[in-house]
Amino acid sequence: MADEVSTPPSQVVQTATTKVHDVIKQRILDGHYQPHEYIREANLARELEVSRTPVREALRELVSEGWLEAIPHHGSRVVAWTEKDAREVFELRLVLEPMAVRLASERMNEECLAHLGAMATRMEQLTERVEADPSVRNEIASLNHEFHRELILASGNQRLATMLESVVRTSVIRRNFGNYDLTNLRRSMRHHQEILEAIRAGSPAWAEHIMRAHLLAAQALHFRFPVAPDG
Amino acid sequence: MADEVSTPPSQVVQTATTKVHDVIKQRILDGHYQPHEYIREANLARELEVSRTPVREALRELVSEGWLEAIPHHGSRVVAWTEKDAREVFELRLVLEPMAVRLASERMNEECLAHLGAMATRMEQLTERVEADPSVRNEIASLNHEFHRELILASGNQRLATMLESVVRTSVIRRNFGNYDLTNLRRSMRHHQEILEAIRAGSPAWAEHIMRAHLLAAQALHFRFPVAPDG
DNA sequence: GCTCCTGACATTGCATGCAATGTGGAAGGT
DNA sequence: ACCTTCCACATTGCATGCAATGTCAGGAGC
Repeated sequence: MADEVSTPPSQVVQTATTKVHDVIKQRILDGHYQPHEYIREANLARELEVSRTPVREALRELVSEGWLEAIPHHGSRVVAWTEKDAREVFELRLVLEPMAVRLASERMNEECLAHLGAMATRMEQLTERVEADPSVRNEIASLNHEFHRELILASGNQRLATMLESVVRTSVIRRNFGNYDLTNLRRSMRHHQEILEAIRAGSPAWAEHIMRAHLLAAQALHFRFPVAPDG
Repeated sequence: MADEVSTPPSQVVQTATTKVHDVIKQRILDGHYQPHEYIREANLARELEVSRTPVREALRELVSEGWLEAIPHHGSRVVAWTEKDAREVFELRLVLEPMAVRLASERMNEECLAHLGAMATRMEQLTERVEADPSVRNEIASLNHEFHRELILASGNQRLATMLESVVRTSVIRRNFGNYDLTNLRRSMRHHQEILEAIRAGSPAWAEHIMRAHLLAAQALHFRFPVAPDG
């Protein structure tokens, strides 16, 4: 009855369910699905040319991950973000990301540090081109996301990484560096470099507090330009 | 295509999927399912007299929540806990629970505080009966869990509560106050009372630091009596 | 005796049909 | 005009059958 396994393969295969899962998540991120919009099983099944079963399973997973909310016998819809949600996310990031940086600074290796440094430098260079070509903001936002992500992974705490992933990714939908003027953008980039300096200097406390300042600066800007009331 | 809804009922109904979900979770908690044991869809469906569909959906949800791990085309099995998992959970609790207490102390109302006080007092009374009747340890453990849970909910941060729920509940499986001698048990109970005193005194910092000490004491005991190597 | 191949078995992945449930609107009464 | 009742429709919830895939034992070849 209780069978053990020899080797858990855990290889990455693309089943219909995972495909549907990724499609829905992408559509939420790029705004194809609006907040509070219902996602109907039959519609999506027809469109993606699969049966309702993998669609149902993907929807269940997305509900568990916090992307959708399910109302029994009525359907699953995209969650809408309120100011309370924004406050909760900031409170959590303000505690979890400094923690991640502190742990990372104790466990960092040279290779990872070099990669992070390259990203930070690239972002600084791009920042000086923002006024000439506003489209580089997207590239900066993408690099910024990757920078934070890699820093968190370097903490060596897988649960922490998973939590922050779900917390952060949902908060950056359609909200990148659009509000940052050049002064704030430059400061943000300097923070990245200073975090790495603190790690190189072997000072977890320095790294932790710069990260906290980095987030508080972002928070101040956020509440200066609040989101439109979605729900 | 994009339909809005008037009132999201969100009422609690007991579908077959939720029933299976709860049964599996309970069986993991009480040890009926061993770590690394595979849960077969067909077996459970026969036993609970439902079809494989709700079983499959429940398994998917439990995988997303971290109770099970899925190997494609091979099945879902109970996660096994290593010392690395224990370290990760302690690191997270050590940051999240003090945060929760700090927030709770800023938003606490009288009714909740009274209820917490009653639980803390009850636990202290039970502690003095442990030597005469060891079975009260279970009741203390249960009250302790409820105490922490209510304190966390009082933080007013729903995401924080959800995260801590998933982090803490998985770590207390078959590991309650069995290792605590009377001295440590008494100290633990005094910590509870002191947390409430700090909240009443209007000192979030005091509350936060006592909670941290409370967890570090528990951590010291844990690594004094490590778990058997499960996996 | 050891290795590699092959085929049967067990298990999950997916499709489809029917049942259960919630919603909205039409019809009838007041 | 307004409220209530009831029925048809839309949608999800569940059951079942078949397809795809992974595992493992047994046998052929060396």
